[in-house]
Amino acid sequence: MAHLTVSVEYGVHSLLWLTYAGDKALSSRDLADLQGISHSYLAKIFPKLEKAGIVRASEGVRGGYMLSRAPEEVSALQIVDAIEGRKPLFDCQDIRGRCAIFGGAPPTWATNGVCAVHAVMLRAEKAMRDALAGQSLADIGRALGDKAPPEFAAETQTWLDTRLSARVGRPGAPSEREVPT
Amino acid sequence: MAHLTVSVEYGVHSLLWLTYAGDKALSSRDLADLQGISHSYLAKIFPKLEKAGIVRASEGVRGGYMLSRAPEEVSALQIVDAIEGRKPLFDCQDIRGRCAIFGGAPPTWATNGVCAVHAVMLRAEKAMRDALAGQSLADIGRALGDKAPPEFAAETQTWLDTRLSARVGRPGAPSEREVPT
DNA sequence: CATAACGCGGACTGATATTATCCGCGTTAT
DNA sequence: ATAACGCGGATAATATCAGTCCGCGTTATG
Ligand code: FES
Ligand code: FES
Repeated sequence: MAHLTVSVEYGVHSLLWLTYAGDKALSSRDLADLQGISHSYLAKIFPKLEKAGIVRASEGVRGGYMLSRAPEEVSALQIVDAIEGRKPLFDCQDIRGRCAIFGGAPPTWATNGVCAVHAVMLRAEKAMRDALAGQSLADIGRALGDKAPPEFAAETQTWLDTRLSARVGRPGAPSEREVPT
Repeated sequence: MAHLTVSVEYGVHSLLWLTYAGDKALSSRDLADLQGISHSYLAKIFPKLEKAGIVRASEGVRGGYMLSRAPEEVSALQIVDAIEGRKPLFDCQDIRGRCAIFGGAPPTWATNGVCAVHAVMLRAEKAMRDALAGQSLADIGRALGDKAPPEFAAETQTWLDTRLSARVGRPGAPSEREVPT
């Protein structure tokens, strides 16, 4: 269990698939099945991305999610903050005020401003956030796409099209959405 | 509960007190009482610092800890790694290999090397670690010392001397180590 | 208009990490 | 001999994480 949890891994990878989907809305179930991850859990992540304005939701049958901004305009930091909720790298418990020398009444010079130890951690956090802010979803997608052979894009489109056309669901005849493993 | 836990706060602050103590060995109980934190818990942190070569321990009565290196030679990163055990900022679960398009048998191009998403997190982690590596214990101590008035150094020495001379402990006459609050 | 596939949110559970306490062991200055 | 040390293991309380389950309102389809 690290600072950046699997929710971020799920979220970023899902957003990358959305860049592939173009203007087609993909449901959270589509994305979960496509990636072999838990649908219930992924379904808890997307509302956060929607509130952050990264993704737009359409409700009802054939609903789903689409990117609401161009991949170039979405930074890794925005995704992380949307999912993790801007949680601090270090949370200071204000040890310094409990020093026995002060005897329960720490002088103002000891407690005003940010503790020097805390400041070090804040600088480290800022460095991390700056690094994340400097990478866009488009950058990541490009790096990922460079590894895949040309025919992979077509295979992806086929999978998505099959999925989207099969998922309509006629009453009394539930569509089988199983994809052969 | 953040990535850098209170153990780090306890550890760094304790090491700062050790820089004040000079060549006197301070016990973990001294350091805990001085800072108003849990002795039992601090006692679990110091062995880690000792294994990392940051402090030296002396056993037996009047034992305790001393810095084993000059404060200039101890970086914040070394302290964090010693205490947290080099835990990663992000731990990749290799989502990419579970893609349904691959059907359980992901091709090598998909799984070799580091995932582009993972790479972004690794860059962020490196930025954080570089920031920590650039700050020494001496730097932090200087920033902290600049805030304190000149007479504070003397008060600290007095507190430490009183503590060290009072803690000897003659059989049958347990020393009272209570410091008036 | 009934149905099923959607998104949304809350309640709930199991696993793991953190924080903290307590105990017993070997060491060592008095 | 005693008491103050460091060291390590066992234990417990709490919090977060990962994941599931259910019910609600919405909406395209037949
Ligand atoms: S008081 Fe929290 S880091 Fe110094
Ligand atoms: S597979 Fe883990 S980050 Fe991409």
